[in-house]
Amino acid sequence: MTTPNPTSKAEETSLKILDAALELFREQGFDSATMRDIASKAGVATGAAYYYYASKDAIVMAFYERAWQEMQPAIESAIAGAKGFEAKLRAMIRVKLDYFVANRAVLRALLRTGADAQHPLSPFSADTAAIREGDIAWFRRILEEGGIRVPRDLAPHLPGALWFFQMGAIYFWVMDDSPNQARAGRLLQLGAKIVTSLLRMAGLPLTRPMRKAVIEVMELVRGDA
Amino acid sequence: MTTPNPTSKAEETSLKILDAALELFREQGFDSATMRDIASKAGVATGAAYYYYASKDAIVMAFYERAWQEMQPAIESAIAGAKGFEAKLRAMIRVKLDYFVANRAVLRALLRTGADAQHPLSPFSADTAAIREGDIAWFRRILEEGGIRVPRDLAPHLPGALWFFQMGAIYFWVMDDSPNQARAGRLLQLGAKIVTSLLRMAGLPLTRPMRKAVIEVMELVRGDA
DNA sequence: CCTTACACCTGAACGTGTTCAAACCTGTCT
DNA sequence: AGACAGGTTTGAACACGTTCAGGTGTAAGG
Repeated sequence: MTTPNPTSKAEETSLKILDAALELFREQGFDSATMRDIASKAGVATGAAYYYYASKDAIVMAFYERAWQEMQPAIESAIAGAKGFEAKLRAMIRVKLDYFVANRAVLRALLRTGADAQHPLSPFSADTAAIREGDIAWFRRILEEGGIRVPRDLAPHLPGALWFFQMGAIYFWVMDDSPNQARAGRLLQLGAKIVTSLLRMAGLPLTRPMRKAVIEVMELVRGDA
Repeated sequence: MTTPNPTSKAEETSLKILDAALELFREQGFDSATMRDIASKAGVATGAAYYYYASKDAIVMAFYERAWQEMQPAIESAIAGAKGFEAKLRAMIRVKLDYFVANRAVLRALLRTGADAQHPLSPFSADTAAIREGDIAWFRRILEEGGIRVPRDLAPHLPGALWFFQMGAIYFWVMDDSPNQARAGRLLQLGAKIVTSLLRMAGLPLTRPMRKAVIEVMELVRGDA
């Protein structure tokens, strides 16, 4: 009686490990949950975990990738449901925060790599480029649909800059210990407002020299960090 | 013939360990240099290193504290020697970059803690509060002597904000792999210019709503991150 | 039915940061 | 001199992430 289940045994095992890991991470934090614990909870030997995940960090990465996939529809409807640039921006980031609310400890492990760019798990690394580009595409769309007029020279840099803003908001939210992450919530609100105001101002002739400098900074940062 | 040297034996040993560690960090990076290597190079047993330094990270911290002390006079004269706010701001940060140029690998270990605030070595932690306050005092002085008029409500937040800018610049510099860290140098130049322009603009009546929002963000961030 | 191949899994072993009970000085008091 | 105290030093031991030489099961080919 071999099960006709389409999910292969391997897939099942890798999921068992991932789920065991996430549960332990949530319960006791990333550092306290050992690979031996994880494997044991999943009912396999330690080595099995490494057969499916290259490292402890890679488990977090797998979680993040799955989460990213699952969030796509919610992002789509959040953006569509929000009127105007500022609301769309806020809505997109809100989707992520809401999704991750039970897993802040897990995300913390990802984000502590900082902006290393060498570290495979860093949001800036080559390994996370695909997911990063996917996010940036959303911001491009928000800019288009948000109905904000923006100078030609600035436009190509904006999706990346908004992604950067998003990372900052998530970072702050992950570290925020205020009840219900209220502080991070307020920061998102204010941040979105400020970003929007800045974009509106960016068109004024007076701001041209400043804009040129800011654009050069963006190019500099994109260079490798 | 006991040496009348005022440095006690303990102090000598702790220095031996610190120097051995720094040399190894520079040669092979923070991660590759093991505590056993360090102790061995210093001519002591592994445990001795832990008698003087609570952790491997703490060695880096000791280096940073010593460096900070040693830099104070250079900062003083750099600020005094530069005319105007923008130049002073740039000069102060330049002193640090120049001082750390041989030890970027060491600093990298410090900064990878990110903005954790729980982690003892983070620039945002309670353990580094003294050093942080010292830096902020410098920025307060730069603001006073730089001859920039700034709105009353914004003023108290500015030294902290400039410190934040400094940390960003150092962070980028540490991660920057461009030859001679040229990119980070350019970023510092542009960043200082942008900051200065923003401060000049901050007085304009038109920017009042934006300023209020920015101030609230600063208060939010200072809250715990 | 046996052989082969290979995906899957095992658990001992390695190198790491860190801890700690015990040993070793070195100066002081009796 | 001997005993004591306490700062300093030792090196084995621990727990962790990770590796790896091998074991196990299963499906295909003969």
